[in-house]
Amino acid sequence: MAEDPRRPFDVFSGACPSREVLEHVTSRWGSLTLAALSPEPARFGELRRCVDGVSDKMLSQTLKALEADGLVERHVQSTLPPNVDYRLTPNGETVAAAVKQLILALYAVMPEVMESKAQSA
Amino acid sequence: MAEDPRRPFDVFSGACPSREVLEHVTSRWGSLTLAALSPEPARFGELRRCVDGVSDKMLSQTLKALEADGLVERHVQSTLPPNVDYRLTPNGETVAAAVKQLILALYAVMPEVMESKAQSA
DNA sequence: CAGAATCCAACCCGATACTG
DNA sequence: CAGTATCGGGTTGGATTCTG
Repeated sequence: MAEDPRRPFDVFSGACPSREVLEHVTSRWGSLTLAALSPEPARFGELRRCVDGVSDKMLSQTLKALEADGLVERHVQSTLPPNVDYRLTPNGETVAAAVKQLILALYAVMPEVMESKAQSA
Repeated sequence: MAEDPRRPFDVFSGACPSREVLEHVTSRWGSLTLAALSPEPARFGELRRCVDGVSDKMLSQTLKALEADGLVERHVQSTLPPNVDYRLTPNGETVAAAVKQLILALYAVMPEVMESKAQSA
Protein backbone atom coordinates (compact mmCIF):
# COMPACT_ATOMS: atom_id res chain seq x y z
CA MET A 1 0.00 0.00 0.00
CA ALA A 2 1.50 3.26 -1.13
CA GLU A 3 1.52 6.37 0.99
CA ASP A 4 -0.93 9.02 -0.08
CA PRO A 5 -0.47 12.45 1.47
CA ARG A 6 -4.07 13.31 0.68
CA ARG A 7 -5.30 10.43 2.79
CA PRO A 8 -4.92 11.48 6.40
CA PHE A 9 -5.38 8.00 7.89
CA ASP A 10 -3.01 5.07 7.77
CA VAL A 11 -3.66 1.88 9.72
CA PHE A 12 -0.08 0.79 9.20
CA SER A 13 1.05 3.57 11.48
CA GLY A 14 0.73 2.57 15.10
CA ALA A 15 -0.05 6.13 16.13
CA CYS A 16 -2.92 6.66 13.69
CA PRO A 17 -6.36 6.72 15.34
CA SER A 18 -7.63 4.39 12.64
CA ARG A 19 -5.42 1.65 14.03
CA GLU A 20 -7.34 1.58 17.28
CA VAL A 21 -10.69 1.47 15.49
CA LEU A 22 -9.43 -1.32 13.26
CA GLU A 23 -8.49 -3.27 16.36
CA HIS A 24 -11.97 -2.78 17.79
CA VAL A 25 -13.59 -3.89 14.55
CA THR A 26 -11.29 -6.88 14.10
CA SER A 27 -11.16 -7.80 17.78
CA ARG A 28 -12.04 -11.34 18.74
CA TRP A 29 -15.74 -10.56 19.05
CA GLY A 30 -15.94 -7.24 17.23
CA SER A 31 -16.35 -8.45 13.68
CA LEU A 32 -18.88 -11.12 14.65
CA THR A 33 -20.88 -8.60 16.68
CA LEU A 34 -20.98 -6.11 13.82
CA ALA A 35 -22.01 -8.81 11.38
CA ALA A 36 -24.70 -10.05 13.75
CA LEU A 37 -26.19 -6.54 13.99
CA SER A 38 -26.58 -6.15 10.25
CA PRO A 39 -29.08 -5.48 8.97
CA GLU A 40 -31.42 -6.05 11.93
CA PRO A 41 -31.00 -4.59 15.39
CA ALA A 42 -30.71 -7.20 18.10
CA ARG A 43 -31.13 -7.47 21.83
CA PHE A 44 -28.34 -8.36 24.18
CA GLY A 45 -29.52 -11.93 24.69
CA GLU A 46 -30.00 -12.47 20.98
CA LEU A 47 -26.46 -11.38 20.32
CA ARG A 48 -25.07 -13.61 23.02
CA ARG A 49 -26.89 -16.59 21.55
CA CYS A 50 -25.99 -15.70 17.97
CA VAL A 51 -22.29 -15.12 18.59
CA ASP A 52 -21.41 -18.57 19.83
CA GLY A 53 -18.85 -18.59 22.61
CA VAL A 54 -18.99 -14.97 23.71
CA SER A 55 -19.45 -14.26 27.42
CA ASP A 56 -21.63 -11.55 28.96
CA LYS A 57 -18.57 -9.63 29.90
CA MET A 58 -16.89 -9.67 26.53
CA LEU A 59 -20.08 -8.91 24.63
CA SER A 60 -20.74 -5.95 26.89
CA GLN A 61 -17.18 -4.75 26.53
CA THR A 62 -17.19 -5.17 22.76
CA LEU A 63 -20.46 -3.29 22.41
CA LYS A 64 -19.15 -0.44 24.55
CA ALA A 65 -16.06 -0.04 22.40
CA LEU A 66 -18.13 -0.01 19.22
CA GLU A 67 -20.55 2.42 20.79
CA ALA A 68 -17.74 4.78 21.78
CA ASP A 69 -16.55 4.64 18.17
CA GLY A 70 -20.01 5.68 17.03
CA LEU A 71 -20.62 2.45 15.13
CA VAL A 72 -23.33 1.07 17.42
CA GLU A 73 -26.24 2.71 19.22
CA ARG A 74 -27.81 1.47 22.43
CA HIS A 75 -31.58 1.87 22.68
CA VAL A 76 -33.15 1.51 26.11
CA GLN A 77 -36.82 1.19 26.98
CA SER A 78 -37.30 1.27 30.73
CA THR A 79 -40.03 -1.32 30.81
CA LEU A 80 -40.30 -4.42 32.90
CA PRO A 81 -38.48 -6.56 32.02
CA PRO A 82 -35.98 -4.05 30.64
CA ASN A 83 -35.90 -3.94 26.84
CA VAL A 84 -32.58 -2.93 25.32
CA ASP A 85 -31.52 -3.28 21.76
CA TYR A 86 -28.42 -2.47 19.83
CA ARG A 87 -28.40 -1.17 16.31
CA LEU A 88 -25.80 -0.02 13.83
CA THR A 89 -25.39 3.65 13.06
CA PRO A 90 -25.03 4.57 9.38
CA ASN A 91 -21.28 4.44 9.86
CA GLY A 92 -21.67 1.11 11.56
CA GLU A 93 -23.59 -0.19 8.57
CA THR A 94 -20.79 0.91 6.28
CA VAL A 95 -18.22 -0.98 8.31
CA ALA A 96 -20.47 -4.00 8.93
CA ALA A 97 -21.10 -4.33 5.21
CA ALA A 98 -17.36 -4.57 4.62
CA VAL A 99 -17.04 -7.11 7.45
CA LYS A 100 -19.75 -9.25 5.91
CA GLN A 101 -18.01 -9.10 2.56
CA LEU A 102 -14.85 -10.30 4.26
CA ILE A 103 -16.75 -13.21 5.77
CA LEU A 104 -18.19 -14.09 2.36
CA ALA A 105 -14.72 -13.96 0.85
CA LEU A 106 -13.65 -16.35 3.58
CA TYR A 107 -16.46 -18.77 2.81
CA ALA A 108 -15.43 -18.73 -0.84
CA VAL A 109 -11.92 -19.88 -0.07
CA MET A 110 -12.68 -22.18 2.87
CA PRO A 111 -12.79 -25.44 0.90
CA GLU A 112 -9.25 -24.95 -0.34
CA VAL A 113 -8.12 -23.56 3.00
CA MET A 114 -9.21 -26.77 4.67
CA GLU A 115 -7.17 -28.77 2.18
CA SER A 116 -4.12 -26.69 2.96
CA LYS A 117 -4.56 -27.21 6.66
CA ALA A 118 -5.01 -30.93 6.20
CA GLN A 119 -1.76 -31.15 4.27
CA SER A 120 0.31 -29.01 6.59
CA ALA A 121 -0.80 -31.16 9.53
CA MET B 1 -27.74 -21.31 13.89
CA ALA B 2 -28.98 -24.37 12.04
CA GLU B 3 -26.77 -26.32 9.74
CA ASP B 4 -27.44 -25.64 6.11
CA PRO B 5 -26.02 -28.24 3.76
CA ARG B 6 -25.93 -25.68 0.97
CA ARG B 7 -23.90 -23.26 3.06
CA PRO B 8 -21.49 -25.46 4.93
CA PHE B 9 -19.67 -22.67 6.79
CA ASP B 10 -20.86 -20.40 9.56
CA VAL B 11 -18.48 -18.14 11.46
CA PHE B 12 -21.08 -17.60 14.16
CA SER B 13 -20.68 -21.20 15.21
CA GLY B 14 -17.68 -21.66 17.44
CA ALA B 15 -17.04 -25.13 16.06
CA CYS B 16 -16.96 -24.14 12.40
CA PRO B 17 -13.49 -24.22 10.83
CA SER B 18 -14.16 -20.82 9.29
CA ARG B 19 -14.17 -19.30 12.77
CA GLU B 20 -10.53 -20.18 13.26
CA VAL B 21 -9.54 -18.77 9.88
CA LEU B 22 -11.48 -15.61 10.61
CA GLU B 23 -9.53 -15.25 13.83
CA HIS B 24 -6.27 -15.62 11.96
CA VAL B 25 -7.30 -13.04 9.38
CA THR B 26 -8.63 -10.59 11.96
CA SER B 27 -5.92 -11.25 14.51
CA ARG B 28 -4.00 -8.28 15.84
CA TRP B 29 -1.44 -8.41 13.03
CA GLY B 30 -3.21 -10.66 10.53
CA SER B 31 -5.27 -8.08 8.68
CA LEU B 32 -2.37 -5.63 8.47
CA THR B 33 -0.03 -8.32 7.20
CA LEU B 34 -2.46 -9.42 4.51
CA ALA B 35 -3.03 -5.84 3.43
CA ALA B 36 0.69 -5.18 3.34
CA LEU B 37 1.25 -8.16 1.05
CA SER B 38 -1.25 -6.95 -1.54
CA PRO B 39 -0.58 -6.60 -4.34
CA GLU B 40 3.20 -6.84 -4.08
CA PRO B 41 5.15 -9.61 -2.36
CA ALA B 42 7.35 -8.40 0.43
CA ARG B 43 10.35 -9.55 2.41
CA PHE B 44 10.32 -10.15 6.10
CA GLY B 45 12.10 -6.93 6.95
CA GLU B 46 9.90 -4.90 4.67
CA LEU B 47 6.83 -6.24 6.39
CA ARG B 48 8.21 -5.54 9.82
CA ARG B 49 8.92 -1.96 8.86
CA CYS B 50 5.59 -1.52 7.09
CA VAL B 51 3.45 -2.96 9.87
CA ASP B 52 4.36 -0.50 12.57
CA GLY B 53 4.64 -2.02 16.01
CA VAL B 54 4.88 -5.70 15.14
CA SER B 55 7.72 -7.72 16.66
CA ASP B 56 9.78 -10.40 14.93
CA LYS B 57 8.04 -13.03 16.92
CA MET B 58 4.50 -11.98 16.17
CA LEU B 59 5.18 -11.33 12.49
CA SER B 60 6.70 -14.76 12.14
CA GLN B 61 3.84 -16.36 14.04
CA THR B 62 1.22 -14.49 12.00
CA LEU B 63 2.85 -15.45 8.71
CA LYS B 64 2.98 -19.09 9.74
CA ALA B 65 -0.70 -19.17 10.58
CA LEU B 66 -1.60 -17.56 7.25
CA GLU B 67 0.73 -19.95 5.46
CA ALA B 68 -0.89 -22.97 7.11
CA ASP B 69 -4.24 -21.63 5.94
CA GLY B 70 -2.94 -21.49 2.39
CA LEU B 71 -3.28 -17.72 2.14
CA VAL B 72 0.42 -16.88 2.05
CA GLU B 73 3.37 -18.55 0.36
CA ARG B 74 6.94 -18.42 1.55
CA HIS B 75 9.60 -18.21 -1.14
CA VAL B 76 13.17 -18.95 -0.15
CA GLN B 77 16.33 -18.36 -2.12
CA SER B 78 19.32 -19.80 -0.34
CA THR B 79 21.67 -17.02 -1.19
CA LEU B 80 23.89 -15.00 1.07
CA PRO B 81 22.42 -13.07 2.69
CA PRO B 82 19.28 -15.23 2.64
CA ASN B 83 16.52 -13.84 0.48
CA VAL B 84 13.02 -14.75 1.58
CA ASP B 85 9.84 -13.22 0.42
CA TYR B 86 6.20 -13.74 1.20
CA ARG B 87 3.44 -13.53 -1.34
CA LEU B 88 -0.29 -14.04 -1.36
CA THR B 89 -1.78 -17.12 -2.94
CA PRO B 90 -4.84 -16.56 -5.17
CA ASN B 91 -7.00 -17.31 -2.14
CA GLY B 92 -4.92 -14.91 -0.12
CA GLU B 93 -5.54 -12.21 -2.72
CA THR B 94 -9.27 -12.81 -2.44
CA VAL B 95 -9.18 -12.36 1.32
CA ALA B 96 -6.70 -9.49 1.24
CA ALA B 97 -8.89 -7.60 -1.21
CA ALA B 98 -11.76 -7.83 1.25
CA VAL B 99 -9.50 -6.72 4.08
CA LYS B 100 -8.40 -3.69 2.11
CA GLN B 101 -12.00 -2.82 1.38
CA LEU B 102 -12.68 -2.98 5.10
CA ILE B 103 -9.80 -0.62 5.75
CA LEU B 104 -11.11 1.78 3.10
CA ALA B 105 -14.56 1.64 4.70
CA LEU B 106 -12.89 2.52 7.97
CA TYR B 107 -11.10 5.50 6.45
CA ALA B 108 -14.43 6.72 5.09
CA VAL B 109 -16.03 6.83 8.53
CA MET B 110 -12.98 7.87 10.56
CA PRO B 111 -13.71 11.62 10.64
CA GLU B 112 -17.08 11.01 12.28
CA VAL B 113 -15.70 8.25 14.45
CA MET B 114 -13.19 10.67 15.90
CA GLU B 115 -15.97 13.10 16.73
CA SER B 116 -17.85 10.35 18.54
CA LYS B 117 -14.80 9.45 20.56
CA ALA B 118 -14.15 13.06 21.45
CA GLN B 119 -17.68 13.45 22.76
CA SER B 120 -17.82 10.22 24.72
CA ALA B 121 -14.58 11.18 26.49
C1' DC C 1 18.91 -10.55 6.64
C1' DA C 2 15.66 -13.92 8.48
C1' DG C 3 14.34 -16.04 11.94
C1' DA C 4 14.30 -19.44 16.55
C1' DA C 5 14.37 -19.76 21.49
C1' DT C 6 13.73 -18.23 26.03
C1' DC C 7 11.82 -15.54 29.68
C1' DC C 8 8.28 -13.20 31.89
C1' DA C 9 5.03 -9.31 32.52
C1' DA C 10 0.63 -7.69 31.05
C1' DC C 11 -3.90 -8.33 29.97
C1' DC C 12 -7.41 -10.93 28.02
C1' DC C 13 -11.21 -13.18 29.09
C1' DG C 14 -14.07 -16.82 31.22
C1' DA C 15 -16.46 -18.26 35.55
C1' DT C 16 -18.95 -16.95 39.22
C1' DA C 17 -21.77 -14.22 41.96
C1' DC C 18 -24.62 -10.32 42.40
C1' DT C 19 -27.95 -6.18 41.15
C1' DG C 20 -32.07 -3.59 39.25
C1' DC D 1 -33.67 -9.62 30.88
C1' DA D 2 -29.56 -6.92 30.94
C1' DG D 3 -26.06 -6.21 32.66
C1' DT D 4 -21.83 -5.13 36.68
C1' DA D 5 -17.98 -6.60 39.99
C1' DT D 6 -14.43 -9.34 41.26
C1' DC D 7 -11.13 -12.90 40.87
C1' DG D 8 -7.67 -15.67 38.85
C1' DG D 9 -5.68 -18.70 35.31
C1' DG D 10 -4.05 -18.92 30.77
C1' DT D 11 -2.53 -16.85 26.80
C1' DT D 12 -0.54 -13.16 24.39
C1' DG D 13 3.15 -10.96 22.96
C1' DG D 14 7.30 -7.79 23.70
C1' DA D 15 12.32 -7.75 24.80
C1' DT D 16 16.36 -10.01 24.49
C1' DT D 17 19.64 -13.16 22.90
C1' DC D 18 21.38 -16.25 19.65
C1' DT D 19 22.07 -18.75 14.98
C1' DG D 20 22.86 -19.67 9.83
